[in-house]
Amino acid sequence: MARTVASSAIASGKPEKIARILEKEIRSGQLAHGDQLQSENELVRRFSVSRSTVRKSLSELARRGLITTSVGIGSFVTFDGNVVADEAGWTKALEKAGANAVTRTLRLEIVSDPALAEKLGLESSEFIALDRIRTHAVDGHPISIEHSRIPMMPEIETLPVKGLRDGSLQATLREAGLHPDHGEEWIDAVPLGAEDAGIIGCEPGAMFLRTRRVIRTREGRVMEHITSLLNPSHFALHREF
Amino acid sequence: MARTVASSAIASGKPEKIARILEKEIRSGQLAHGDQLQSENELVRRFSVSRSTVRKSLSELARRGLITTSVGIGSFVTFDGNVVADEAGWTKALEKAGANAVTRTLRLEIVSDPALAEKLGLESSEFIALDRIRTHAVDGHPISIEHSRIPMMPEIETLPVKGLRDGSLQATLREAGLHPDHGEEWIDAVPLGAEDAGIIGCEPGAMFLRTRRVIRTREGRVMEHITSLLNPSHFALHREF
DNA sequence: CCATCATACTTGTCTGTACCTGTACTTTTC
DNA sequence: GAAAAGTACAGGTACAGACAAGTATGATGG
Repeated sequence: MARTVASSAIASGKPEKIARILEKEIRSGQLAHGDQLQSENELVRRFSVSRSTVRKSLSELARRGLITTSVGIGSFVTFDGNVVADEAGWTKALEKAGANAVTRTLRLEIVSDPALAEKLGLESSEFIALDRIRTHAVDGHPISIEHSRIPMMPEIETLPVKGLRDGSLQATLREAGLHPDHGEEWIDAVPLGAEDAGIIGCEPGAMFLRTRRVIRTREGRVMEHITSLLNPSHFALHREF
Repeated sequence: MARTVASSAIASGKPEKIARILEKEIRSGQLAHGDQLQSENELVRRFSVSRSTVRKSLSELARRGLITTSVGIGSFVTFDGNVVADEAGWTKALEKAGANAVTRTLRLEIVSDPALAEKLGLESSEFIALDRIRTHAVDGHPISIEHSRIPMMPEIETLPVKGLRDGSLQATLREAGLHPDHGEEWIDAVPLGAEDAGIIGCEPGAMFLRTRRVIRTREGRVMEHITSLLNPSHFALHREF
């Protein structure tokens, strides 16, 4: 039952050495986001090592979130220098009030939402629901409320039990081998519903900025659906193009 | 005898990539409802892939309900942006580029705006000001109001005299050799000021979506600064990434 | 005018080949 | 004994080609 401790050890063998070379090529941009790596057999010839060694290197790179590999096709760079879809999404949410916000998790559980599944074209209607609210640290003013829905899949079924890794949903999903790649976003302004208003402590009908994002993996699989309600007196969205 | 059951799930790679390109063309309206897609062989040539790959892409699009294909004839778009959007509740009646809207020019003249020049880091504070308002063609509901400011430069000094080319500012600027390349955008929600409220015929204080864009040429020169106020009951902003 | 035919398209289905990753196992090396 | 190398096979992906079957069109002949 020793399990050889996964691989967290530094271990300075050949696999690690090769992984470091490839990692350098990726981080330096020599291998750009979306590029296909050489096939395992090509890497075997390039480094004059066995295929099992190459595979260890690649699996290490995958663990670090730099690449994903698809059977029958190859490995692809999933690392983007300027993190595309990080926590705030591609649009930086500029907090006018400064960084004095506290985040509170309202719930983290498995829910069934057939309507959303239908909209996203999913077969299963099971999601992991993560609702969070952010308030001003000092005066407690509501800043934003965020509903995150992650389609249920085997890799993350323990999420509601184990909780988030480092408090970050993105880190947790990356751990599970899910890398955001592309998506869509809608932005509009809507009056606050009764439920959300109650949660956030505003009067119903107050206009809030709403962003809805669908984030997909490189394979086109829906990875996350996020609805954010942003207090317009605290938030502006910003993007460069 | 496994037979792999037709189309379990597209992994990743060419079929998905091509499906995404076509899906984008469909969702953007470039391929409208009822349009016929290119034949499979044309797509083979267009994307330089084999026919089986093209067919996987098409079957994936069919699975998503975007197209249907008839043997001996071809594939047709069955996705109607409006209908689906409404049914799915994604967007409220999205005003599609000029669909049922009339645009009225409020003013087109040369103005001086030192504050704006300061913000944009320009030496001259002279701008061409183009203010336009859009209303619903049928019921006259206000849709949006748009303040455009173009830094004064020799190429366009006759603009206020000659007017717009084909009624399009973009076409006019392109005519003058100015091509938009990159920029920044801020999005927030603000209460309508008294002046704009008067123009647009709403009560002051009504919350509107506001977008502010700075568009630059490839050389980094500021080409245009636009402030748009969008009626949130008519507009949602959409973006793919 | 009308029916029929040939032709040129379309999609549907099937083969075979080449290459890819996934996995299990044995052998060699240090 | 652990790490690496080597071997073998299974399963997935994509390409290329061939053929069948459905559809539209125009030419032909009555």
